[in-house]
Order: sequence, then C-alpha cells, then structure tokens
Amino acid sequence: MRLDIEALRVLDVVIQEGSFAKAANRLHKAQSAISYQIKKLEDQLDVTIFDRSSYRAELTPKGKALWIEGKRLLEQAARIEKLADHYSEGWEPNFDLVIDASLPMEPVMKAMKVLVDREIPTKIQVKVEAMRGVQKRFEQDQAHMMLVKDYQPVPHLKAVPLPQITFVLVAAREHALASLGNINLNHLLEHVELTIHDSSETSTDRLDEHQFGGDRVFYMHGFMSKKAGLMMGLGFGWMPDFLIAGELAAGTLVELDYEGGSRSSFMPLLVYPTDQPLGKAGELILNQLLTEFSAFAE
Amino acid sequence: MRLDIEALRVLDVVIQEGSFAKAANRLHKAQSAISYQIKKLEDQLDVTIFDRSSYRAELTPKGKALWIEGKRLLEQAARIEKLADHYSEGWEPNFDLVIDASLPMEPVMKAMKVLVDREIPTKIQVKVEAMRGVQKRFEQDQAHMMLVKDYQPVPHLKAVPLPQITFVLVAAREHALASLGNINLNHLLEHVELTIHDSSETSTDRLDEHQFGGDRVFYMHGFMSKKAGLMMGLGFGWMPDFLIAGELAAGTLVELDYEGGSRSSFMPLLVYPTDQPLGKAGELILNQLLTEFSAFAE
DNA sequence: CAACTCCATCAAATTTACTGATAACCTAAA
DNA sequence: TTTAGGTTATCAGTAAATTTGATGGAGTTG
Repeated sequence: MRLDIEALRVLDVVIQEGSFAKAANRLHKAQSAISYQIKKLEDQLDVTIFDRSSYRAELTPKGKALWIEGKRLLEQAARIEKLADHYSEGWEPNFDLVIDASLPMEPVMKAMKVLVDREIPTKIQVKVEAMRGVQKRFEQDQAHMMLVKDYQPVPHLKAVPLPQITFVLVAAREHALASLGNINLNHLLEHVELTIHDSSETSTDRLDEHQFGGDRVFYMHGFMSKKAGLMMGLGFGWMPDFLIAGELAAGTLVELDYEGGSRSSFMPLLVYPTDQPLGKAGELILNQLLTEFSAFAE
Repeated sequence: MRLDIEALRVLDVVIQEGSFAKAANRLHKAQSAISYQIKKLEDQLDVTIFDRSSYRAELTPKGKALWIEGKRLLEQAARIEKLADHYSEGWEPNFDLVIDASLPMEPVMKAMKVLVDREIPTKIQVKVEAMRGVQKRFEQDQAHMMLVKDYQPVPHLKAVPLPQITFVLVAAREHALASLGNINLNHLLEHVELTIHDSSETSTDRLDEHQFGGDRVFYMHGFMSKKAGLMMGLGFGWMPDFLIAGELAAGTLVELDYEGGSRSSFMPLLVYPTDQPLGKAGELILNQLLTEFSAFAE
C-alpha cells in the first residue's frame, strides 16, 4: 500500500481545522474515518505525524515538513483536475498553427499576444514556413490550422478567406528608381531593398517570393518603420497598398515601373480540417486572426 | 471519488511499456486491473486518455498532456516518500543552531559549507546572536544546538568543549601604539581598529565585546586579511594567538600594553539538550564544528 | 489459416475505507 | 468537585473499492 492523495487531503484539513473531529465534520465523514486515514498515513510513511500524548493531537516537526510537501502534491493534483475540466469545456490540449512566411507577421503577432495574455490552457505553437513548406509541414505535423496565400485543395479542409492584400513596389520620389522607366531585375539589384525582419528566420538561407535577392538588404522591424525607411529614400520595397495610399496620391512615394509587375495581390486563407470541429482555442485563434487581419487592411 | 496516485502510476507504466498487458505484467497485476484503473481515471477526469478504436490503445493528445502533468505529481509523491525514509534513517526535518557573534565565524562557515555540499535532507538554520541573546534565543526557539563562549548551566543540557582560543591585542612594530606604554581606552580610540565583518550583522547597532567602539573601524573579511592589515600598520586589533605566534616572536607584530588587558582567552562550548539524542544532521554538525574549530586552532 | 496479442467485460473474491458505538481522557465552567 | 463538552483510539460490522481469473471479440503475424 502506497501513499495516496486522500490521506494528504485529510491531513491538510485536520491541520487547518485544528482537530480530527472538526476535520471529520468539514469532510462529512465520521471522526473514526479521520483517525483511520491519519494512522494509515503514519504507517505508510513510518513517521509520527501527530503527537497524541497531550489532549489535542499536536503536529510534530516531521509532520509539519511532510504537510508542506503534501500541500504541493495537492496543488499538482488540483492542477491536473483543472486541466481535465478545461478539456471538458472544449479547450484543446495544444494547437499547432503553420504560417506562410511571406504573409505580414504583424497581425499574426498581435493575435498571438492577445491569446497569450488570456492565459488559456491550450499550448499554442506557431511554425513559420515558406513556399511549399507550409502545406507540407501542416500535413506532416497534423497541425490544426494554417495561414497561407494559396493551397492545394484537399477534401476535409475548409478555407476561410481573409481580406485581400495588395502589395505595391515603391520608392521615394527622390529615389533614383522612381524616375526610371522599364526597370528590370538588374536595376533593382543595384539598389538597397527594404524588407521586414522575420524573427522566425533563423538562418539566412530562405528568401520569400517578395524578395529580390540583392546583396544590400535592410531588415526593418515592421511596416511602419519600413515605410519610414522608404520615405527617407533609404531604398525600395514592397508595401501593402492601403498603408501608402496617401503617399502615392501625394506623390511622395512612387510606384516603380518594374517589368516583373509592380503589384501583387493575394487573399490570405485560414485553412483547417473539417473532420473535427475547432475547439475553444481554435475558435479564438480564428476570430483573432480575422480581427487582426481586418484591422491591418483598415 | 477523486483523482488518485495509483491510477497515474498505472498510466505512466502503460505508456512506458506500450500496452496494458505489458504494464499488468510489470506491475504484477491482472490485465483487467489495468483496464479498470485506466477506465477509472478516464471517468474521474472525464477525458478519453486512450483511443481504443485500433488494435493497440493509442494515447490521445489530451492523454499525453495529462500524463506529463501526472508525472510531476508522481515525482512529488516520490519526494515525499523519500523524505519520510530519510526521517526513518534518523535525519531531523530541521536543525536550528544559535551562535555567539563574538566567536570566529570562519570555522562555522566552513562547517556549514561542508553540510550544504552534502545535500542532506535536514533544513539547517543558523542564527547569530550576541551576549545574553544567544541563550535566550536558544531557549525561545527551542533550538537544537548553540555555540557559545559561556552559558548558564541548565539541567538536560550537555556541553562539549572546543579547543581554547586566546586573542591577543596587537599592532605592527611601526604602529604608534606599539611603542606606547600603559595604553588606555582613549589612546585606542585615536587609532583605527581592524575587526572582522560579520555578514549576519544587518544593522550597525551591535558591537561585540571585542570591539572598542572607536569611530574609525575597518571591517576585514577574515583573519588572514585582518592579519595583512595589521602587518601593514593599517590599525590595531585582536588576533587569535596561534595565527600570529611567528610574528610576535619575530617582533613584526607587537602585543599592546593595554591597561584593560591584552589577552582574552575562552573555550567555546557546543551545547545541546540531552533529553533527545542528536539526529544524523546533529551528529554531522557536531563533528564538523569540532573538526573546523580544531583546524582553526591549528 | 493458426497462433498470438490486444483490450473489454463480468462475477466472485479480496482488500480498503467508512460508520456508529464505546471508552478513556482532558478542559473549563459551575 | 462535579458536570458538561471536547478530544482521539479502537472495534465490529458494513459499504465500497480494487483485483482476479475467465471469457470473448478483434487485429496482427508468419
């Protein structure tokens, strides 16, 4: 017979209440049941937990030390029960989200921050992949959701469209490229490209499709600082159209006459399996991503 | 019926062994007992832990998450049982040692370091007090041992003598006090006193009996640095005789002709109650203090 | 296809936990 | 001092839990 939780629970109540009898009352048990549990605990651990030589049973130093450790065990037990309750309420144990690296990360990060701040029981994991890697990772890891630009339709997958985003290739009015016509790739490579730093990019071996591959690339920390860099004439780069509509109209930023096309539109898709309904975390993530991407596209 | 440890233990073994049957074998139980425990756990937590739709029972994601939390609980249970075992082997849950602040702390600290390095299960607490406070604290806190210069004999207390220590009031040969005769307190107060920093001295309101109370006191971090300070002529101060025997003989340090007496001898005593035998930690501390104080007195 | 291994289920046996009653003891108030 | 009220231990009987051993359906292996 080994240590059991119930005995520790009884010990805790006895100490809190100050006597076996009061503990029995609080636990809706007979007083003899309390005596039995305490005695059992003492036998199991081979430790005298209460000194019965005086009127009231007094906690021994060893008993106190074991009680303190016992409370930790009770806390852990409560944690487990609470976790199970959360599952019953519809929370998933974990949620894997795969994201295409070429999508703007700002709304994703904002959505994640909201989730983290809520301290939900679900363990969320975000994996950023590029190109074909997105869907591959989604399938390999049996992820719960992916956020992509495009995907191979598969049965049992549902796609929710997010607001369309159009990127425009621009530079400042004063920039050398702004007044150039019929720009080709070689022209671009002679200038500094501004792009957004992706914190998930550990190595430098990955370029997203919106990057030209010149040897002078400046990494900015968000579209706002990228825009500031562009305005300063630091370089050229892709920007979401709605973020620079005013500057394009005013002429402070100029759409480049690039032969490869100066506009790139796409509609991000939130894809997830239909065979299992989304849990609470899934719903939250879905809604939060919709919210943040809508806010991003103004 | 609530969560119990045994079910988590069974869950852990089932997952380790990979099947209910193998777990039953390892636990020397019937296979149906394993089924029963797992089913009970699932009912208690209202969570499907194993997916039985295929041949082998497969752990669900929720089951895995609960298993991980469950292992923590098992670890805590093991910790409690181990603690109880230690008690049975004669370790005390805690040990309070009260020390007279006027004794050299170096051997005490060395002894404590040895104890800490052994990672014994007993929680040792050292309290440094001065003058009458030592015995008072010892009695008030029902401490297990005190290290004193002197004490009021009380029945049920046993005293073990440590090697006698003699302190000598000295200064360097070049120091102004060295050549002075019939030194009184006012003479001393005109010079810098070197004393040893006691890390337990939180406020400055306490002076030990070996300190003259001048307004220029230098605190050193051990007898070796104090000796170095004395040799340099930085000031005067008390030193254990055996640490400066050579210098006194050579004349580089000079015993001061102080009217209050230039020598102070005492025999530290290790005092502890006899009504309860010392536990393992008590024995260790006793021996270690004997060792360190003997080594200190060379 | 035969021999295995997997797990669920059931009744019976066994072990554990609890109840209610009683006794021995202590405390505090009358 | 007596009395009323509170403490815990113990015991026999009972209720509840766990375990066993047997059985069966289903998947796997060679």
